[in-house]
Amino acid sequence: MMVGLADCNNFFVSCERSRNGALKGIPVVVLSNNDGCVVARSNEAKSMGIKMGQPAFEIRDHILSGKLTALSGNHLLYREISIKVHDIFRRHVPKTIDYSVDEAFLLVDEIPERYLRSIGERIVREALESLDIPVTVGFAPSKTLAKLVTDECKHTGKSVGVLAEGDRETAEKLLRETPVRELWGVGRRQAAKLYTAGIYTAADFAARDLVWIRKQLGINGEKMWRELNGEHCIELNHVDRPLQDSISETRTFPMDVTDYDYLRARIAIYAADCAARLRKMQGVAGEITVFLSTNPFNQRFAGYHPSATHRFADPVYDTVSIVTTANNLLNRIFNPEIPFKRGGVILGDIRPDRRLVSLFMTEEEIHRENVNRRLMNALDHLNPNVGRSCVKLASQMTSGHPGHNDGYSSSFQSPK
DNA sequence: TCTGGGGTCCTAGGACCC
DNA sequence: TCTGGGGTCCTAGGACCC
Repeated sequence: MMVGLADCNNFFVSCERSRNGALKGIPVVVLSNNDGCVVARSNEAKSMGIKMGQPAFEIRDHILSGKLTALSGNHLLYREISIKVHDIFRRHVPKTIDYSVDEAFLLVDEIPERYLRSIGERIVREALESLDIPVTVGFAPSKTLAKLVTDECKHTGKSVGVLAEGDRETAEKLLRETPVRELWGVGRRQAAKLYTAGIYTAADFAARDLVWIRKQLGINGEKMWRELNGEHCIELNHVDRPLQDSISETRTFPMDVTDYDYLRARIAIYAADCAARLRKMQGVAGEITVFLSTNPFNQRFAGYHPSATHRFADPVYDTVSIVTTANNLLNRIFNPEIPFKRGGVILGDIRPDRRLVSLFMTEEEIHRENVNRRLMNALDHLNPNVGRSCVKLASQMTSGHPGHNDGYSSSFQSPK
């Protein structure tokens, strides 16, 4: 049974190039939110030695000298193109699983192997011709192997690759040439553990005793091992679930923060934004988490990440409950002695909101429910039209932090 | 009072991915 | 001086129950 992976090349950069041909053929990077670090690189930028996640200040000289073009991300554009490119993937195979903005697995088990290459070629051609987005497609007996095939194609400049079922020789060669760190599912920590045990390549990994792997890396290690040996066993949750499981809004602050009012206002805004997104997807949330983090580059305070979670007896969708609860959770983890550099809100256990009035509600509850829905509706329809968060709860108001204006601050004084 | 093990649920934290 | 944001899943440990 075969599976495919369709993956856009250097997606954010390719999106920018599709709108501005002058960016083609030259070194380009796209930067993160506050232009903090590199989140996408063109091949030319990769050749210059620029790393994923590299801080912007380290490549300043390249940018100033004109050798490198750096762009702030345009995530609306990327999302728009992402939808179109996934549509193309869907059009050529019976079923796909959207895996990320720029990748999808192609479920092709009913299609004879001999047709796969031409399907891949058609996808690549259509994405290029209609969207100007370069795509690579790899087919293999498991998702993990399909990832490896796709990566190898990118390195060798091919746009489609097929690792046939039962082709041990090619598979082994592929595994031998893949450093274990590059495997899907092996990060920095696991890699270090594997090196210690003398495992350096995917082939070393696949040849290791399964009991040992299971013990060292847990269930995920076992799955990776089976997948490398051609067994199909990583399932993705996207398949039969209409909604994602969580929604989060998290930010790195422009400075280390000890000011409670500032944090309270930030957290309230993130909570309100999460609530709006939740309603947009017509979901309700069963739980909410608020977390803070210290600056990882601050020697004294690094590594502290307090968080607190609340489970709702009845799942919620309204801004008032969500913001109020977020504030209570913040109070549980806030410590004025500790400077925080990052924080956020996560709504979890999300399910479809059936928008049904429960049979067991009292008259008064039904009334309250209806008023609340109308209020939320009004909020959601007002905000997009008149600038961000024009209407908000008192707890979202802030006078802003001295020297900092990110578009969220309002002209109101923060309530005491 | 002491002694035992197993199951479940919850929370916090870790690891990884793109 | 300056280092992203949005996700998923697993595990360990404590509380509680039988």
